[in-house]
Order: sequence, then structure tokens, then C-alpha cells
Amino acid sequence: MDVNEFNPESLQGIAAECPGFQARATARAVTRYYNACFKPLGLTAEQFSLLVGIGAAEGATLVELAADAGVDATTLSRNVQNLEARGLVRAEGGRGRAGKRLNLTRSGRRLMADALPVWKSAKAELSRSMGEERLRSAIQAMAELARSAALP
Amino acid sequence: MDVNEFNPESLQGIAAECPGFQARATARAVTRYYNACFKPLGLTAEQFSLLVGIGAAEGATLVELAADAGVDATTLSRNVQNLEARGLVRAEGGRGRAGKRLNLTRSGRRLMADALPVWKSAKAELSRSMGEERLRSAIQAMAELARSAALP
DNA sequence: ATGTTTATACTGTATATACATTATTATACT
DNA sequence: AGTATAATAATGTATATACAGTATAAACAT
Repeated sequence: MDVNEFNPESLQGIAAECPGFQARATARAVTRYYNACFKPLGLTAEQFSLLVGIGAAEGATLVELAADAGVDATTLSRNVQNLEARGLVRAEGGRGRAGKRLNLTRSGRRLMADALPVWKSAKAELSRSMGEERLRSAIQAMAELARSAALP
Repeated sequence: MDVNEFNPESLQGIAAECPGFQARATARAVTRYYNACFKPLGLTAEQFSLLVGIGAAEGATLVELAADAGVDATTLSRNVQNLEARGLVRAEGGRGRAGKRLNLTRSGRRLMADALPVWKSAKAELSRSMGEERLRSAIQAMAELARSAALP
């Protein structure tokens, strides 16, 4: 494209039809919403998700969790360190091939017991706002998009 | 919920049906994909989006751009500073109520001229992978979800 | 005219994210 | 056994994100 023909009109509507822009915008909005919901518990949305992941797959390793969540393992490494420092997660085992086994501590399980109802009602409110069927369909569409973007 | 009844099963499937988890996972996957596409140009996906936003709305202020993109203005402030330091964006005007007017520099426009075809083919590949109709529908569903999460 | 409110941008701090690289250890191979 | 390979976790660095708070200047009220 020639720089000389470059005009604002050629950029109109690009954001609105860009899957990347829309995926990030949606993640920002939804994450802000969940962050506010979990704030009284001292948790972020991502921390909640990570605790769920660790609690659901007891004794999983970083690499396994990273694959499940579609997060880079190095990202998870630091996020787990944070939860570990707060006493919510325990990591046992070293650096070798067997890997470090992650588990919720008693305190972590207690916090999750408080957090689950909050999560449920947060989702219920979203469901009320946009309709259960549309919400389910949005989740499905996002999963599909994530798969497609991961393949190439 | 009683801590004593807490078991891994109660956490099964939570991630899969959580709009927040899925929105973030999708944004990560799609952003990784676009980051790879734009890497040869020295741009990230977010930088591309921001340049598009600035180019499409000439002379817009931070606050206006932030509202358009659904990003916190303080986030945009630093992201713009980055582009400014690279000579892709020019900001004129001060801190007052009128605000700082943002524009692409000549170098920024040149870069966008190179980036647009890359963006087009990246989207086309996604479209090939999951089907044009499904992709459009996913974008629509994400926009809807973002609106719902922003309201409460 | 002066003081108050308000809109705008910026800074401090913390989390989240990923790529490139390094350190460590278990497994495989000879 | 000893070495090479591969898997795992951690670190260095950079960007992205948002909230709380600060600085600045314009608009408004009295």
C-alpha cells in the first residue's frame, strides 16, 4: 500500500472486525468484572483460575497446568510463586524431570470454599445480563477461536 | 461450603464454563498468534491496534481512545509513550482540559501501510481455519460479552 | 478576581504475560 | 559408569494491564 494514499478511512472498522482486538477487549472487560467480584477475598480473576486449576488436578506440575490453561509455563511459574508466598499453594519436589507437584494448602482450600459461591453468583449475573444461551454460546465460540489461533 | 467436603471433583469443569477464564485464554492464544505475525515489523498485536486507533481517529485524546478500546487510560498512557519514543506517534497539546492530540507520524503511517496487509492475511488464515461465518460470529459474541461485563 | 470543581494526563505499585536463556536433574545411549 | 539428551523449573527483560494517587490546567461559581 502506498503511503500517499494512506488515510484515516482505510483504518475505519479495522478494530471492530479484528479478532485479536476484540478478544483482548473482551478479556479486559470480563477480567475487570471478575477482579471486582473477587476483590473482597483478596484474589484476582487469574489467581482464582489458577487455584481452581491446581485444586482440580491435584499434584499436577507446572507444565501440565500451563497446557491446560493455555498459559506459558514461565508465566505460571511466577504466578504460582505468588500464591506460594501467600501460603495458598504448596509445591513439593524439585527441578528434575518428575517436576514439582502443586497442591492447595489447607488455607488455599478454605479460600476456595469462600470463592466458589462468589464465582457462581458472578456468572449468574452475567447470565442474567446477556442470557444464559448467549453466554454459553460465547464461551463456546471463544474456545473455538482459541483452538484455531493455537494451531497455525 | 464446608472445607471438609471440599474435593477436587467440585472444581472439575469450572474453568471450562467460566467466561473469565475462557476470555483470557482466548485473548492469550489470539494475541500470541498476532504477535508472531507482526514480529517481523517490530510490532506487537496491541501496538498495532493502538496505531490503528490513533490513525483512524486523528487528533483524538487519550481518554477518547481509551473509551473506544475499552482500556484504562493510564494503560494507554504508557503504551502511547512507548510508540512516541519510537517516533511512530506524535502528541501535541498539554495536560489541560483540551487534552493532548495524538497523531501518527510519517514513520507511523509508513509502518501502518506495511502492517495492514499483514493484518489482512493473518485474519484470512484464521478465517480459513475456523470458517468465516464462525469467526464473524465469535467476534460478535465477544463484543456482546464485553458489553455485558462492562455494564454492572 | 478568586476559589472550587472537573477533566486530563502522568506516576507509583502490583499483577499478568511471553520469549530467550540458564540451571538442574532425570532418562537414554554407548 | 559416563556422557549426551531432554524435560522441568527459574530468571532476565520487555510489554500490557489496572487501581490509587498526584499534578496541571481549564471551566465554573460566588
